[in-house]
Amino acid sequence: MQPFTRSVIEIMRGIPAGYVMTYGQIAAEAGSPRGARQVVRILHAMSAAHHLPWHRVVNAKGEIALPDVEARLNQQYSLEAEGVEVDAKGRINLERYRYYSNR
DNA sequence: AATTTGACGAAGC
DNA sequence: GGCTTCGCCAAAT
Repeated sequence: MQPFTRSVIEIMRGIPAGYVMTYGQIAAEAGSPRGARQVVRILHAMSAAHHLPWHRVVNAKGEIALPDVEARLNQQYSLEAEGVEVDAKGRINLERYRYYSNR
């Protein structure tokens, strides 16, 4: 496994309930500032196998990025169950819920 | 080896 | 705020 991939997994595991991180943020902290899309790929490949809280990952605008409507709702409910407010359009207040793993 | 593919992101209109 | 264009990069084809 590549160091980048391992870092991404560790960072994701470190996101506490009630917070979210963005793809770009995770990629940057994992050492690849422009590797947001790789984070997506890793999620697809590893989320189940590593018990990753993929629902705590949103895009840079703070919205649920899933293309599939039903999957979006699942993610939304998961987040709300942890205390994250999600509006009808699947948007989240990043100012309030973004998690910074290094500060 | 070359090309395509994304649950992305920043910038410009 | 919505839409387009361009840059990104590893994995799959």
